[in-house]
Amino acid sequence: MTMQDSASGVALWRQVADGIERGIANGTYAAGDKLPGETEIAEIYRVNRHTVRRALATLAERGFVRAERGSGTYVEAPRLAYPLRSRTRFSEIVGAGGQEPRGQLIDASEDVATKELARELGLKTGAALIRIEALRLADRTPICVSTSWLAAARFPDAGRVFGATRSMTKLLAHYGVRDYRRGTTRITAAIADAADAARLDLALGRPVLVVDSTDVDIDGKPLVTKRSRFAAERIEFVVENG
Amino acid sequence: MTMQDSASGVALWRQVADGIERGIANGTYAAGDKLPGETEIAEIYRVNRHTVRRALATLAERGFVRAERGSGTYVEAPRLAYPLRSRTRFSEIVGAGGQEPRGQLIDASEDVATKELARELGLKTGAALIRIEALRLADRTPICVSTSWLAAARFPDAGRVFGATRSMTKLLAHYGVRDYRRGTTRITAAIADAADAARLDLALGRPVLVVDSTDVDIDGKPLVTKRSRFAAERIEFVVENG
DNA sequence: TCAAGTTGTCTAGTATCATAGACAACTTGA
DNA sequence: TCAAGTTGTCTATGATACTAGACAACTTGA
Repeated sequence: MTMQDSASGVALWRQVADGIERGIANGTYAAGDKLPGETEIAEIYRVNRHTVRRALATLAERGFVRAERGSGTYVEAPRLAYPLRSRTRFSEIVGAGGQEPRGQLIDASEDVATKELARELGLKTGAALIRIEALRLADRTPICVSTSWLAAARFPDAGRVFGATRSMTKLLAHYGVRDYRRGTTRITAAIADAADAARLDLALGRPVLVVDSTDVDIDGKPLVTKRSRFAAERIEFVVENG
Repeated sequence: MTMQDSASGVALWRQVADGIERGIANGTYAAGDKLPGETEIAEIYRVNRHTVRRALATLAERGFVRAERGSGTYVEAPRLAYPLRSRTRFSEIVGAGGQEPRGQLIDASEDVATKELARELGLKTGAALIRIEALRLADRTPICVSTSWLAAARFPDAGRVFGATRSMTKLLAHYGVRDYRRGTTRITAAIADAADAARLDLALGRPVLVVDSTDVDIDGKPLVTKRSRFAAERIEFVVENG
């Protein structure tokens, strides 16, 4: 079988890698387990052993497995649970998992509100906004890239403040916002674009969870609206219903 | 640039197709809009025009765009919003969108509880279960494939009942369950496996939203636990926080 | 009517994906 | 010590993805 046969645009070795990764994600292969031998995997997927080796090579590079010559290939890593609550704070979630939360400013610039952004923020189309592009990590693992928009009128200089505090919570506090909560959240999945893939240290073609959300103050007035892209292979959202 | 250069295992034409599809999903190109010409797209992505044509061909086949000779290529379709509430009923959500909800039994069989399934359902590991594999559609568009597990002791013959009623709500009602609601929901994204891709009419390598959920009765006792895979390109989840 | 811009189709050449087979290097357990 | 099983590396070959250039067929607006 060749790539053309499937007409999927996804190389065979990549399909094998995805299959094994799925097995790791859903617990078929747990951390520390030994994978089947390369010849056996080749039989399972009905591909050549070289194709399997290419798949395992990329999984090893991404830290999912570790090959030991003469012995076998072993599973390395797990996933981070990410609750979606009304009070969602990245630092608290990651900290609870025993990891060190880190934020990093990628870029801050001025922008004008599109119709959609204006509606979310309760402004007029064309209103001045500040756009903040940020990367969030747990220890040294990139978790998500997010683009946030705030009204320039209410949060002047927000970019610099975020750069200094590296935290949206602290940024809002700086402007006198003592508490805030999540409004509605929209979730879908997509393939990471080149820029996000690079920042999240993802291979091209990997899925991201795309989350559009708006944070509001205690009176329900919108503060900031965001589009975040999470590395799906490292994250699992948990929705707790009341 | 070739596929090998990027070492992503994703063909160039596929990356272009994903890029254009992303543009359609996020509103850069709205329904009815004319896409840039093939030569222009080729310049944007720095690929050959033939590569762009291949990308557009697959988008056309999937119904996202329509090419008109001599004139241009035009955008066709949108996305279905899928609310995640405590009372989630597929039929109501789809029906509200003006589309006809349909269910289809793929397979029903007996199974034994793994440790995880047993915990979700409040049973002992190894308990007898009934596994129902089902496909859900809106009009004729496949939306999700789901695997449901129920305790065989409480819901004997559940497979046959689902086959007849084609509805989980009606199945539960048949066993005397008058109302039920969502327990916790876990969401992540992955690449569709071959079987799911076929059933959802997705190209290989396309992302799916994977939702693990358990429905409980009004007393909070677990009834059924499910793993559903939604075609990410057709769905957007909406989380409404209280 | 005509020019510019569009999609559709053809012919080639090159890079590389995938297969195939062989053997080396190493680990493990009998 | 040895046999079986594992990963690592090499050579070779066919299929095809991608590039390149040319021209046909058609639409649109001046």
